[in-house]
Amino acid sequence: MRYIADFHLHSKYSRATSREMDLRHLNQWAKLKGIDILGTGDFTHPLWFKELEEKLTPLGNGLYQLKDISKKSSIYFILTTEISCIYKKSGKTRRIHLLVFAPNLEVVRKLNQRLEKNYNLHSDGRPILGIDAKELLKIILDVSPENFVVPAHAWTPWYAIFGSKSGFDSLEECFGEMALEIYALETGLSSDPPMNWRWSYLDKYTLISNSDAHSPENLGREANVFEFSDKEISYQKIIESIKTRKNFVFTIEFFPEEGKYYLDGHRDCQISLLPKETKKLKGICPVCGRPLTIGVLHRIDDLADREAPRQGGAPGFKSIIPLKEIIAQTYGVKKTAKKVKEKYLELIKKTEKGEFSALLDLEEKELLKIASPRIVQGIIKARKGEIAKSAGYDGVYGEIKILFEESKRVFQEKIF
DNA sequence: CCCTCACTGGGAGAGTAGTT
DNA sequence: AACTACTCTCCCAGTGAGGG
Repeated sequence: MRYIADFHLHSKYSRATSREMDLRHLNQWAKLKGIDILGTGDFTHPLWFKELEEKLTPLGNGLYQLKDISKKSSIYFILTTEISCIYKKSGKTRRIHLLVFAPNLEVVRKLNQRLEKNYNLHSDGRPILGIDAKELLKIILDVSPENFVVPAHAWTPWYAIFGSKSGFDSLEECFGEMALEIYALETGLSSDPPMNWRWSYLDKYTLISNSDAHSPENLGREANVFEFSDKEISYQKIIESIKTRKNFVFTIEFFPEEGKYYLDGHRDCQISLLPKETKKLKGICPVCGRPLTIGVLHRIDDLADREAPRQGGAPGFKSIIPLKEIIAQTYGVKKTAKKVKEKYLELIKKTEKGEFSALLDLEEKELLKIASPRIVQGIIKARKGEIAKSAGYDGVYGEIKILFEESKRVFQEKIF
């Protein structure tokens, strides 16, 4: 059976998150989305950990379900958290985010006790630790060899392993001999697999994709798709699959241009640039004269050693536009509009497996039974990539416009 | 109803101002 | 010159007030 998994998200105890990020709502929304396995996020936070202990029941295979409801109505939870390391190394300030997986609540308790001795886990769901990422990796694996660490949103400028502002040029530079313990990278919203395939160094790493959601509605905007039999599914199987790519079918991706750090630029100066333009300007903003924020495309350009994406070997990928955005565009309003939410819920409740059914699985004929012709047209056009993109930069989200017939001419000029 | 915009804050380092 | 003590910066994106 196909399992869709989203490992990276945050609870209501993290900064700037929705207060609906609790277990009941997470379960409910995961069902609506069509997500089968959801990370808990934030397991280092004392209050969230308490909730996990109280409200989850172990299945004995490293996965958990909600207590007090029928087995069928609960998705699977897997224990995850994100940790932010801020420290100085080789003369530069490093800010690295790591995604951590744990095999059970007992191990999480041990890890939390270990970290609590020297660090404050209370301040945020995503704790900020003044520790070298390598040392943290050592501690995590020392607490249990079954723990698993993946550098998060690997390319974003400010908080990432390869980030232009805070990162390194290789995993060895960051983790030293411990780099052997890293098997995967999270690509983040601003990069997709083909961009990463341009750097042969990354061939040995599995690319995973998660939502980093701060609100239930953003769950699964990126995700991972596995193929397991119902009997074999377990924490260990999932980790093994990430390590070996066996049973790892494909990832679900944002269009990278839609991410906040695709191109170079300055938000305040309202200027965005392609890597070659930035290089011509020697990295200096022509408006304010200060260094530009170097984006994901530029960083990959600098490190890449080939043009052609790799064929085969890796899991495939599918690019999606969130259904809410498609609906918003069919009505010509923002995706936060009330009408959009109503239509969205109405539509996905008619599907068998939620939003992913509509975006990935259902054929046009079937879609027409549950949605208006125009929304169906939007879904089909999104699948075919009949879109125009204006790329994000320096913290500004990019925009994807679906090219409906009448809007084609208007947006043609803006196509990147 | 819809959209825009200011506001929120932990933690670490960098930068600056002030004191001795 | 060397120290302390501030302030400022960045991240995150949801939230709710206020205006059209």
